[in-house]
Amino acid sequence: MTAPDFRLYNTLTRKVESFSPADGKTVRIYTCGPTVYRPAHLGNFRTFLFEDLLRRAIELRGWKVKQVMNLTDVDDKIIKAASEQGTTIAEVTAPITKIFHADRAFLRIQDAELYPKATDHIPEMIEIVKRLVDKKLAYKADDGSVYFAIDKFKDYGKLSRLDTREVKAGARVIQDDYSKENAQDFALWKAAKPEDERTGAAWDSPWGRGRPGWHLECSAMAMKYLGETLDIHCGGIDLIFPHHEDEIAQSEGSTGKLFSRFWCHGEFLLTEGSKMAKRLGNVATVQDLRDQGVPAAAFRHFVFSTHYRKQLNMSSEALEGSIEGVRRIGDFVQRLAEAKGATPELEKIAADAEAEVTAALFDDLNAPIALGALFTFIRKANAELDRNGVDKRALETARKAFGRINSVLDVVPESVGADPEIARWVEERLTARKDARSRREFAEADRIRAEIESKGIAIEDTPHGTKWRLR
RNA sequence: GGCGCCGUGGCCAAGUGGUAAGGCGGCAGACUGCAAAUCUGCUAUUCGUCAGUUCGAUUCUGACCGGCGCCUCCA
Repeated sequence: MTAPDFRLYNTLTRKVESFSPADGKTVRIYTCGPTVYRPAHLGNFRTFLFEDLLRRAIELRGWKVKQVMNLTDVDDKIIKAASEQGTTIAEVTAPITKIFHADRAFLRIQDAELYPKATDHIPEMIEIVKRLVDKKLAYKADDGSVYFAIDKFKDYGKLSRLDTREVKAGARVIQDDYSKENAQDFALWKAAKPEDERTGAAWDSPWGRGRPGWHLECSAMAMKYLGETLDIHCGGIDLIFPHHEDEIAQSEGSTGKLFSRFWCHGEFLLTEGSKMAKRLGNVATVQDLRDQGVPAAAFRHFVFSTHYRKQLNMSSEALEGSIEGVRRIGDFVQRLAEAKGATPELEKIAADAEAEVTAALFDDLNAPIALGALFTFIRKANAELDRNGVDKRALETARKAFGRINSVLDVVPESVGADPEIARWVEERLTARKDARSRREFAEADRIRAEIESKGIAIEDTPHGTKWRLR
């Protein structure tokens, strides 16, 4: 049996290409992480969920993953916040980093192998700048900062395909960079300002006190932990330019080697029809999800219901559809767990579903197709389970197939446990209802049911007794 | 101004040069004391508009309309 093809869209070539790790075993992925000055919003998490899907699909394919996600803990906004609060950047970033990991855990985003911080890699960054200066690809300007000279790097623009001469009307204005030789040159090392010193954001370097430019940390940490040529580099679509373009320039400029074989970018999450962004004030966070009682599984379902390269508009209607969808998945899982057997037909239904899901995921992470196949599986399997078969092997096959499908999507809602007091009350009421029903006093039974449901609890009568759950 | 993406049923969303997956919602039926859950059937003769290519286009080409994004520090 030949190994299945694994296809991914590569921004570098603008094509879906066949992918496999360079060493045949471990996929080395670098994913641009959050700037920890405020809790990441759901748009950020859409990207992180796409990366989670990628790593899980790779693992399902049978490869190992070594993923590095950086935490940007020094940048203009962090310095500004520290400056305003009269503290240091470390004091700003520490609590936000904790929130990030908690939010990530809530959304069941798997741990990357490493979460390096920019401030822990200043020497590595300085080393890259040195090499670039030696190669005359970078220069120290009058303002004390070091800039990358983009016209010395012939491949500049190969990722974003932006013609640097065409940056014109409508574009955000280029400001206050008089010292640069070329307006498009970007900072590798920024000369320290008083507030940098005050907030602990300045380090010694061969060019004087200063701090790293934005792009530098990713080049330094990616190459340190994953080697000079990565398998895949991911991020949000807005990072293509300038961030990733500049990473390529720095990295390839300093090593002379290809920086990343594949570049993969996730599209935006929109709210109210436009990009979710802090500066637009339309951000929602994981905390909002918690407050609204949206299960993590439902948000995963919602994100995966649209292909990662397509914009996704968040609406309460769509979110509710996902909540209902994962409720159905959860009921199915429970049914699968409680079944004693199944009809033999279930065996093929499960195998077909798994094959379809796998094929979809390996074809540029087509999660919407995978979800479609999962729901078809659930409908057909429920129909078989309705027939009360006794085939244990078919049942076991279905359980395992579901398990593998869910190992990538992870869309089973967490079972919400009621507190013991409520549970005792519900059990007592259900007993009363059962007595009423056995006396055929249905009006009383229905009254009790309404009483239970008014507390936000759903009940359903089954051949094996009455079940209930919070809803 | 340059570059790019998108427009499929009430909502969300796949998809292919050969005649529209799936989910949510709705309607009807089976089951149930009644519900719920589950299952079954129905719910787009049509894929923004107009042309063109083709035996045939939602799928290719062009124009137009509409939405979104990038063009230096935003996932």
